[in-house]
Amino acid sequence: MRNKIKRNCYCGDLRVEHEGKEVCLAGWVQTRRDLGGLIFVDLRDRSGIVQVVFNPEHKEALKTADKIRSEYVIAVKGKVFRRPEENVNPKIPTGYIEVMGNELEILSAAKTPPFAIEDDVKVDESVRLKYRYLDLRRPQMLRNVIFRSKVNKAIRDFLDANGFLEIETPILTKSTPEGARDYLVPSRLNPGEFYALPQSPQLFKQILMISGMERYYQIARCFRDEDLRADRQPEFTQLDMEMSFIDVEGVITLNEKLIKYVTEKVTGTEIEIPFPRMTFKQAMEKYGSDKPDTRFGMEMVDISHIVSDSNFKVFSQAVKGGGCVKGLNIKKGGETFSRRQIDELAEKAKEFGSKGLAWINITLEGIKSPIAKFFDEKTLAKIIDALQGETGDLIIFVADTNTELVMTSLGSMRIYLAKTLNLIDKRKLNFLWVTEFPLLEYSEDEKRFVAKHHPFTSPMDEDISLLDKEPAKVRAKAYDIILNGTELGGGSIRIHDAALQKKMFETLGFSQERAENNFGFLLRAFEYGTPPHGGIAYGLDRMIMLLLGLESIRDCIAFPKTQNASCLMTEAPGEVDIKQLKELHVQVKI
RNA sequence: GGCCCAGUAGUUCAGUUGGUUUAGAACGCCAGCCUGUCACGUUGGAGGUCGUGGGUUCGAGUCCCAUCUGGGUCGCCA
Repeated sequence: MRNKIKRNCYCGDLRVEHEGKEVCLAGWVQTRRDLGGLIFVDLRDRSGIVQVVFNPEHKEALKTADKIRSEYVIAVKGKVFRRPEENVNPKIPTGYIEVMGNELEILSAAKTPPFAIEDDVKVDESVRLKYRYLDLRRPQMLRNVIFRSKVNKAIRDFLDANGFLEIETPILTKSTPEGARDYLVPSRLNPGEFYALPQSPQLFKQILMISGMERYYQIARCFRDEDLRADRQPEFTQLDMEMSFIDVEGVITLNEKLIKYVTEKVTGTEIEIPFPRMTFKQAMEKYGSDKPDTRFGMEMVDISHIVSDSNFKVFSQAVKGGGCVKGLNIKKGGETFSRRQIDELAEKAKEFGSKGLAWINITLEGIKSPIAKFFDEKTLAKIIDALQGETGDLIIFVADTNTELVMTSLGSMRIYLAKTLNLIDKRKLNFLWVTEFPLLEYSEDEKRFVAKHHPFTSPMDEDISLLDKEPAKVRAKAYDIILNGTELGGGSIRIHDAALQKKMFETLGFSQERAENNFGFLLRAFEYGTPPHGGIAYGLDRMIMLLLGLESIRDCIAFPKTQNASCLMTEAPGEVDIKQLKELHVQVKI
């Protein structure tokens, strides 16, 4: 580059105190306003925008300024002037001054961008993704990138100060069963064999504990070949950590300090610790979800005991069949929901898996409800009392012989209602621990128990004896950290006893051979002195999305992929040369 | 894999029951004028594979079928 003007300060930093100073700036042309003999240029760099003026006193510069267009890259030498009162622009931080340009150099011309480089630009996301380098120039996107960088730094500062080592683990690794679909990489040197990209560094971090590292962390890229969502990308970043000689309490308290430190550092919002905790069972019973959103109330109430002997067979038979009846009180819902809208709610409930929706509308004129006639006055009063029903409220019920279905469908209704009725205070940051997850869950597909977290999760000591007879009842030393109804991360204390690990594999229906094939290296490592250990992993993209209040994870990832898992900028994935395939011993059939 | 929404100028959109001429508007872009603009103003101008393919029809941006792309969601994501 032959440019003579060397930058010595940043556009967004200039203030009245710099008056009279000769400055050299460089950046992109935000806008050019040509008044004939006078040209104004808003110059933008990473720090912000400042107005540069070109007038006939500097003929060469003015002549060059005539040629520049939006997004040209220029360098300017000029003097900082305080603007006269009537020319101040209070809308921008640098609006009290301007730079009188006396030298101007065009460093690079630019095509007209396909969309304006400004916030709240009305443009389809696919256009933004195709021209991501332009999209990232927008202040909002720049802010997100900077924010993310600050989060990473705060994490590193905290963990470093707490004795953690940042250790990298392989990207080319081994495919393991269970869990998500793997991304595979063919091996040139080993024909017919494949690496898998890691779904998480899980096994390596446990090995690192056996290696005596004691405290490990990594801001690790992870890969899962599953369908995408607004908060799910095929490659994403985990804050992964593991500690030796630790228990559930230890992991939780350290992580509360970490979250407090990081959040306060990057948002300035004060975070109170310790966070509330609830068990998986409590979460399901009250909120119908293992990741409750506690920013609003409307908790579920069980009325099974009240209606078990009632004449309303939908309710009584649900209870007698081993299920339950639960209700939600939509405060003042009787006033907001018309009869027709209540019917729409019932349709919604069906979408969420329930067979129907019963309701009681407590109006000024008395109870309105298609099911009231089945109950005597005393029972009806008890039901309403249980849900703290008052005049104007609308109470809805779901009943089923499948208790879990009642909880999850009503839980989904709860979230749906909160969104439609605007019950959520978006300024809140409600962190919450959910503990005592079930160790196992029965898979109808595979006709066996599978690990809810992963196969290395330790059962709770008092439940180990249940492993043989009632595996479904065994609780795990596992915990999730929830923020505003979204799972931020999760982890567990691991099994460090070879015999217990073996038993776990048996319960999961793994043959010894299969366990050896898939996890042999880990089992072998376990035999050489394994410290008790445990850890946690956060979805870092998701955490940043939530802290920034973004709707999509894509807005805090510099180069995200579309729902089709393709990159509109690079056009990945793409076809490759036949020669490459041959070297990899890969034949393509479509 | 299922369901839903969208695709018309560089961008965001309008385009009625299928028929008003050459498919419009705004912003952007280009050119002229303009010394205090900051959403500069002003005069003029250029710019279209109506996502793609097929079908119905005298006639399709509009109706039908298929397909592609982007988004949301269910399944899936230990």
